[in-house]
Parts: sequence; structure tokens; C-alpha cells
Amino acid sequence: MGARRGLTDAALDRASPVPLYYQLAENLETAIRSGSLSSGSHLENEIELARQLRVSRPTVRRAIAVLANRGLVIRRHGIGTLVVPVRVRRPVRLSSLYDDLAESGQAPSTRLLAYEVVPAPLDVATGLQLARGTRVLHFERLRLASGQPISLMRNFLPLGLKEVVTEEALQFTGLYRLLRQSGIHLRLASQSIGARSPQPREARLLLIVRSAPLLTMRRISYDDAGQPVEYGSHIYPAERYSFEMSVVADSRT
Amino acid sequence: MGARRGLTDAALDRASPVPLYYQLAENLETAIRSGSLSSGSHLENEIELARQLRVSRPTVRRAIAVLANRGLVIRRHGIGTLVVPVRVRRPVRLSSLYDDLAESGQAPSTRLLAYEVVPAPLDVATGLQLARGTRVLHFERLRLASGQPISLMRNFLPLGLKEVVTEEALQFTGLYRLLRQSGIHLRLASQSIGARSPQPREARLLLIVRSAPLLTMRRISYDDAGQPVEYGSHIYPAERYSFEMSVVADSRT
DNA sequence: GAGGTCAGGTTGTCATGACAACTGGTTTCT
DNA sequence: AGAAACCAGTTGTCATGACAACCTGACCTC
Repeated sequence: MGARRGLTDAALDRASPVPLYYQLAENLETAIRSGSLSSGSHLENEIELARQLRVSRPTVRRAIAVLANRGLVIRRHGIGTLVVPVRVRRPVRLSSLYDDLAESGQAPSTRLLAYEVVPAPLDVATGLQLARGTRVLHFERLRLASGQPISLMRNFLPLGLKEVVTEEALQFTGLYRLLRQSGIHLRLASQSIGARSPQPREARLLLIVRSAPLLTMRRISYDDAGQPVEYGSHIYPAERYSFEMSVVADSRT
Repeated sequence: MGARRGLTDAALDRASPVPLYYQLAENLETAIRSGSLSSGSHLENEIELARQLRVSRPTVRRAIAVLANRGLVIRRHGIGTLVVPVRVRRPVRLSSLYDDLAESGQAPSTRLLAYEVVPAPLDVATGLQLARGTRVLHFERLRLASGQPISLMRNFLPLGLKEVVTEEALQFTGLYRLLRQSGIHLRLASQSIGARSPQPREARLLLIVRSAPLLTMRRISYDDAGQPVEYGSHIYPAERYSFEMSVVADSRT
């Protein structure tokens, strides 16, 4: 042997606080995305993989389950585990527009149009599970990509986050990144995507004509503890933006 | 004791081909949705749950993992597992419009506007991984909910599925249900959601004015084996439809 | 009274072992 | 030659056991 490598290169670190199964999942994902595990090919079988890496089979299975959930591999009973054919896949992951743009090299920037404390409108109060009229932090941002307006974003947050999400910080980075840096991990979000026509002010800010349709997205995000963290109401010019996502069905049966 | 029931009511069937963890997950989901596990409350702890149900702790954990993936519960290290506050949550699940409507009691019906074999347009051929110009099955349907047009759907399928997806069957049931009944399990889909203005014919069919925006969805679905099964290009009147979804972040870090 | 410390309870991780179920190819039988 | 039976290889399910990491609340100390 000796050609039998490929994965064992990035060894697992048992001293690390990162779980073994997760280290392995990341190694495998790197291998897939880099192409060293060509698309359509079989993964080494679980038992062999476990033997080579000196871990137990459940650990290997759990790592592969992570990849399967992300839609990177497909498991087939009696056959093996295959790498999904290459495809542009934006994961269903809770993504941040700012980070997405940055990743695709679009040079995002932000114009902060409003930053204030207001009584929560009814739908916001309901979404954030606050009493009607509770004071909340509200701000409005115009997001530009490569200098072109791509989204007008209104957000409402519980007042307690005012120290974390400051007026200054919002000018230079994305909301989600700010929250993450403060140790707030968004775990769950429910969102609704629709379309409508722009109001005059919206058309003016987004540099579109009034007959051009808008994409709308309303999102409520919850943290680790299930507490509502953010109510967002965003609009996008449909001619310049669309939502890309991949959806993975449950595995069972 | 004696009040300590609630879950043990729907017992697990070890003779069933349905895995124990999945039976348990469904029992728990039923309990949550029916309200017998009130929102925000703690689940019984894993060890106790395992003891009561006479299964091992990994089995319990796996069942809870299914629910966590669906966004129904949140696990907190050192605390316990909590039921997520009630909320209308349409899962990101690969859902069928037909089934969704039926579930919400909307009485879906279908008008089949076209059913034919045509050479695949370029984008369709690319999406289905076929040579350009390969003949494919194409059909167009107008979906009505409670008698009102709610979607105009164009689909392209590999010709081999013509026997499964017949002209007659399409009139009375949804595409996904047809495929599932034939043993084709959709596992993965990549989709894109956008918006645009309707063309005259589209406005006429959907009973909207030309200035009313449309939601558009393009979707390519893949089966268990990673083979493309369906290319769909659908439009919806924005005033009558929106996409609801919940998104769950990976658990780790 | 304020703060730190500790214990109990909970989920998170990992190992080992066993058997079932499925797939695809090969062999055998008719 | 064709169909049925078998077999090797793989993933799927489940049990048991052990320890680590984490959170909360109670207790103790200062």
C-alpha cells in the first residue's frame, strides 16, 4: 500500500477540544471541495476508515452524517457513500448577506440610514415575544455590492443588544458577524420570502424604476436558548438578487 | 408516579420495520404538535426516557436529533432539551406544493395545459445533465387552491419517467407524490427563488394584472443516487403566495 | 451581603460489539 | 440460456458502558 492515503494526511488531534467526528467531517469536506475526493467516487468504507484513523465506527458514521446533511455526500445502503457531483451549492445554512458577498468577492459596503430606539410595532413585538410597545432597537441599512445597491434592510432587536450592535460597528461590518463576535450564536430562523412592488422611497434608494418588482424577506432569528434575537424585514431588487439554496430531505427509512 | 406518562402511551413496536428511533421521533413530534408537550417545557431527560421506553440512550439521542434538525426542540448542554416555542414552521423539507396545500385544507386541483416530448432547452439539458437537444418530457400545469390560481408550473423530466408520470395521473395528484409512489425518493434539490413581472399569457392564466409581481422558483431535484430527476420552473402570484421556511444552523460551535 | 466553591444533574463524546437489511455480482440449477 | 439461489461487502440499527463538559442552585467563606 502507500497509495492508500488521502485522508490520513490531515490527522486527527485527540487533544483538541473540537470533537473527533467534527474534525473528521471538516477534513472530508476539505478533501471533497478541493477535489482530492473526486465527485461521484466512493468514500472508503466506514470500517476501513475507522481502522485507518484509529477511531470507532460510530465516530466515522457521525462525521459522514454531517456531510450528508450538508448535501455533500449520499449514502446508499448496501453500496457505500458517494461524493455528490460537483454543483454550486449554497447551503441552507443561516447565512449572512454580508459574509456571502464578501466570500464571492463583491466588496460589500453599508450606508446606515437610521439607528434609533422606538416602541415595537405590533408584528415586531409579536415576533420578538415582547409586550406590545416595548422599546426596541431599530435600524435601517442600505447594502451595496460593488457600489450598487442590492438590499434595503430594516432590523429590530431587543434593547439589551444596543451595546453589542453599536451605530459605529454597523457601518463597517454585518449584523450577524457582530452578534457572533459577542458570543451570540444564532441557531434557528423562520423566514418568509415574497415579492411586491416598491414604494417611491424604496425605488429611489435602490435605484430601480417603480414597476420593477422587489423580493422581500422577513426573518426572525433565535439563539441557542431559543430566545428571539432579531426581527428583519429586507427588500432586494429582483433584477439584481435571488435566493439560492439547496434542500436536503430527511434520510430515514 | 402515575402522572409520569404522556409518551409511553404510544408504545414502540419492535416488530415494525420502522426504526425505533424514528418511531420515537414521530411520537415526540406528535406530542409536541398536539400540545401535550407544552412549548418551552423540558423534555424528560435522556436517561430517564431511555429507561421508561426500554431502549438505549443512543436511540433516544438519535430520535431527539431528528427533532432538533427539524427545529422543534433545542438541546442545551447541561440544561436539558426544550420544546421550541410554538410557531408556524414550514420545514425546509423538500415539500410538494400539492401536499402542502392538501395538508392545510386548501383543496388543490390541477389543470394540465401541456404534456409533450420536446428537445431539452439548453438550461434544462444542463440541469438534468443531458446532452443538448436530448428529448425530454415536458408538461405545464396550472395549480388551483380553493378554485383560485396559485401557481403556473413548467417541468422537464428525463424521458424514462414518461411511464411513471402519465398524462392522466398528473390531473389528479402532485408530481412528487407520483414519483414517491414509484419508489423514486428525492433526496436533494437546489433551488433559486426570485421575482419578475408577468408576461401577458401568465397574467391571464393566473388572473392578475400585468403590474402585479410574480415569485419565481427554479428547482432541480436529485434522487437517492444523485441522479437529476426533475427540472422545474414555477411562478406564483406574489399577492397570493410566499415561501415560508425555517432554517436550522449546524449544532457544532 | 457578595462572592466563590462545590455537588448534582444533564447533555456531549467516544469505544466496542453484534446483528439486520440491502445491493450487486456470481454461481448453480433447471 | 435463463432464472433462481447464494454470497461477499456495505450501510443501518441498537445495546452497553464510560467519562467529559457544562449549567444551575445551594452552600460556604469572607
